[in-house]
Amino acid sequence: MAYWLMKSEPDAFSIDDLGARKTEPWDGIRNYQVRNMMRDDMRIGDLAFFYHSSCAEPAVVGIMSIASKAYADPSQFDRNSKYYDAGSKRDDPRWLLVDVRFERKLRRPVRLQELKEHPALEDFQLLKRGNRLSVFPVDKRHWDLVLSLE
DNA sequence: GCCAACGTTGGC
DNA sequence: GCCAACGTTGGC
Repeated sequence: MAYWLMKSEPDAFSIDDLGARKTEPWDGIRNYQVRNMMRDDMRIGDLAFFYHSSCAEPAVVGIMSIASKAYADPSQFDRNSKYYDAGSKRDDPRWLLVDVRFERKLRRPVRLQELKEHPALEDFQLLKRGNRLSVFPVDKRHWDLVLSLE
């Protein structure tokens, strides 16, 4: 089983929103690297950290599980969506998504600031310079370490 | 709001 | 294929 981290701006969709919904299509991914990872590497049952980004207190806030294989993201065909992609064809969709299922909130948010202070997380991808991927794999040792801080 | 660090686009 | 311009992400 693989581990992941997935970012969301809490103003748009927070861990509590997912908690209320239970399962949600993780739409709006418009990055080829992330699309390929979802398509090729994600498996049903994988676990993922829910990370709050672009907010007052960036932090890992919860755990979810991957609940579907990758399939076409409907928002790419929706002219009214900000994720609309006029260049994508229905018989050859450019963008994919997976469904995610709420597992639990962490006992407390584990803030980016704390992660940065932890020597054992020096090579955690979240902390690497220029990391802009909104979804990426997490080593089990990093996964366990983050959970030891909650 | 600023800015670094990318990724994408498009002219050539 | 190169590269400048532009757009986006995301911390601060």
